[in-house]
Amino acid sequence: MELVTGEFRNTLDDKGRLSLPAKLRAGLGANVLVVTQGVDSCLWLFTPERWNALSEQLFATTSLFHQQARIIQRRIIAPAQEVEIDKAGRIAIPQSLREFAGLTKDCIVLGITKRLEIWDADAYKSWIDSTEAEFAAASEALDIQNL
Amino acid sequence: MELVTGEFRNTLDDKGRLSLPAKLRAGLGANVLVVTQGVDSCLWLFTPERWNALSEQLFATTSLFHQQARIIQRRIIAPAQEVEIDKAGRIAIPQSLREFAGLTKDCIVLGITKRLEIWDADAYKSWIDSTEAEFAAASEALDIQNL
DNA sequence: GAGAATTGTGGGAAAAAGTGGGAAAAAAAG
DNA sequence: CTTTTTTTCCCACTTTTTCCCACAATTCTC
Repeated sequence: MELVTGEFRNTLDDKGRLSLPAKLRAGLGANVLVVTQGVDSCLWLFTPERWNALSEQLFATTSLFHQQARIIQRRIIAPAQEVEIDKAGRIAIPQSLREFAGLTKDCIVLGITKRLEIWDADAYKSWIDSTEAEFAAASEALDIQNL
Repeated sequence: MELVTGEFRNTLDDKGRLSLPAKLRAGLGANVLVVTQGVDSCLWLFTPERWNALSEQLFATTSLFHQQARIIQRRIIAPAQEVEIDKAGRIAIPQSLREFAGLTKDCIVLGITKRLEIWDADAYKSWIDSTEAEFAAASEALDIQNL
């Protein structure tokens, strides 16, 4: 698979559509994506295959009668929706997800190899700033050799 | 099977009807559902097949001479009722269940792959807020690699 | 740098979905 | 047995979504 990475600034139009940069689209090999709530205030987008793998893993280890399972199910699985990439390379982001991520016109699209993320531009900037110190610690803790 | 997920805000009309979003209906493959009390203050909806599977499992693993079993039976199995999806894609929610879930006009419908949930909008927001910390812990504990 | 191709943006029109309410049927009350 | 209330069914209207096309902007090629 091609490299699906990059950080792009894009605008959400009046109909709630966001165009995915051609550079990202090229590497996806799918014209349908699954969007859901991310763990931070962003949206996560997966190819259907990756989404199925993820949601199956989540269900396989959880029961509807356990509180923790229901939390994960409601917070990660329930908000998921399929979106189609139209002929112009755009996706229509469902309203509930737009609200969740606090998307305004000004958005950031991130390609992170195995998923895409959509952020409100301001929210992303704040998040990056607020995790500055943690980033320093996290990178210090990595133990990756030969690179 | 199609993706039966999504989070939708809908209104209960004056006749107690709630329309199920087309996106959810498409994946159900049934025009009859079984509604019952959920474990939190929400309603659970299953297709008849899934409901049968669930209630059989509940009976198979419990005895009527055990207090806990009777609790489950009365709390989950007894309140269950069949509802039909009308031509406009709506279901009429029985009053006793509406009361149980504290439904006002403003409702949330969740698709969680194997079941639907119906919440009062405010109640759902409260639940999400009150489980924030638990969600952070639960997701941190997930060990899903390569995604 | 000019032309060509690709990419991005906006908006109109058609289709689908959602909403409300009236009328018929059924149930309950007198 | 008649009247009233509730429920169910259906239709018409409104809103939303989807699909498509035209144009603008950017990038690529020569």
